[in-house]
Amino acid sequence: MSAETEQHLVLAVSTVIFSLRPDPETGELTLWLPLVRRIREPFKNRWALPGGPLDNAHDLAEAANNTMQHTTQVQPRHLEQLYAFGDVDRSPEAPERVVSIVYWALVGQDEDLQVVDAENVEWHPVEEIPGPLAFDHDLIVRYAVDRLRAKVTYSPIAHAFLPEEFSLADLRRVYEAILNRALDPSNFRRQILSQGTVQDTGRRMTGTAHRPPKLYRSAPQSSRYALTIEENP
Amino acid sequence: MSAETEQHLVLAVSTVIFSLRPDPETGELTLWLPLVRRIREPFKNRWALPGGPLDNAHDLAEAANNTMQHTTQVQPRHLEQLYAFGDVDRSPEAPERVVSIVYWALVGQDEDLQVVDAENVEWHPVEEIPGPLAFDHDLIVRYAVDRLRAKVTYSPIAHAFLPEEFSLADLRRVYEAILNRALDPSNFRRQILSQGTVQDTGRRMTGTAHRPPKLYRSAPQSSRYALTIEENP
DNA sequence: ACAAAAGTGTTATGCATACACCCATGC
DNA sequence: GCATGGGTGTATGCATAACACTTTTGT
Repeated sequence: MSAETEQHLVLAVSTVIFSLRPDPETGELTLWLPLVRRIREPFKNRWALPGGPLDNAHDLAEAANNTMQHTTQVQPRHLEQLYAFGDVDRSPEAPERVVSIVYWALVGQDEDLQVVDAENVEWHPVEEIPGPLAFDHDLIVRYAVDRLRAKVTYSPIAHAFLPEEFSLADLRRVYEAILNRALDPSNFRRQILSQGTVQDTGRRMTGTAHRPPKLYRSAPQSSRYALTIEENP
Repeated sequence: MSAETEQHLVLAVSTVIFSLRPDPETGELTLWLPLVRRIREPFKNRWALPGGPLDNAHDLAEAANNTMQHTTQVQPRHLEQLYAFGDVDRSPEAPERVVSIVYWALVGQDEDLQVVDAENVEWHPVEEIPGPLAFDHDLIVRYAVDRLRAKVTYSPIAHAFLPEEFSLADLRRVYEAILNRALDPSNFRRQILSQGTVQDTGRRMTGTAHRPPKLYRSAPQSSRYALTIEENP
């Protein structure tokens, strides 16, 4: 009656890891994510999300965290379950049925940039994914981007992309990169300040070309749950 | 390297099934859900969510659907993935690690009331769950209720509780039952009508004690996805 | 002085809320 | 007629958006 004898399936955990990097051409900040080139069948040589079979010793989120370590050598600033994908025919070329529990994560701008990528890992802008990806990973990436865009509008996760202290213009550029549209600086300022999600450090950024902006830090969260459960409309 | 030899875990699908029923004392419409009394260890004799191990031949949502059939003999009007629960220690008394992918579902008021429950199945008001439930099912129920309450405010899922044609007062009572608070009838009316989620049938309800209300039906949806991915703030 | 970004103030608009009021039906 | 729920109209407050304007720095 156990899974070993009856289910014949693999439970895997994959993670969509987001980072902000400047576009190599325009220089504008955009969303990027790491993909791993598969070295085995099925989908050999295709790009895929980082991940692997669930180790029995780890929680689901731990597994996602470990995947991040192996792929990017950095800790996520935000980690959240996205969805469980398990249709019978989602990996027709695989020898066994694969059920994937997918997480998405944010890594900070500062940490991320000075890190050497692992073997077979390459970062790509989310708008230029070298598809088709392995399995149903194109679909998963789309879901993850949508979730991120939806969540940034009502949750202070954007802070996860920034260092400890930041200006409101920094924060606004993060929002603009995620949402892919310009935001009015003055209204953005008011919105953020009225939310109470940032605290004035009392200090200002030095060495700027013009008027030095105030520095803020993100305010401690008052989350209702230890876990986070999320959605896309 | 396969899951059978290394993972030693069971992948289960459980479903939180919601229905609206009048409170036996006050007569007010409230949220109910069915629980199954466990007849085996672990957690023998405790109440648990309906569900079971994932059959290899079925998609995840299909498995949730089948669970509903066995438990309530009716089709869900709405079925949506809630979350995957898979911490290593979430079922310490079980012989193997269990990862549960949990769905939640809505069944209509009309269908539901005339149905005989299966063996060991009993419906309970969500505010009077006979806890503690088996495994971490108390937590899961809380998440599901929160998700339902959040989603009803920005999505027309409440229609799923009603028959084909209904008055706006019927719909309002559904909202009030889910949210557990009174809503202003006139503002509720305007909100619903402005959303365009209901269509006037041109007919009126007959046999009412007072002025006969107009009858509406729910408008066809324009959903962005075949699948639904959701969240709790 | 000037350019550029930081930061403030003002107004218009739309939406949610509260609530006064009229309508239509059974009794 | 009258009680009751169905249904309409209207004023108020609040959040958002648009944008004019002032402030502060480096060059």
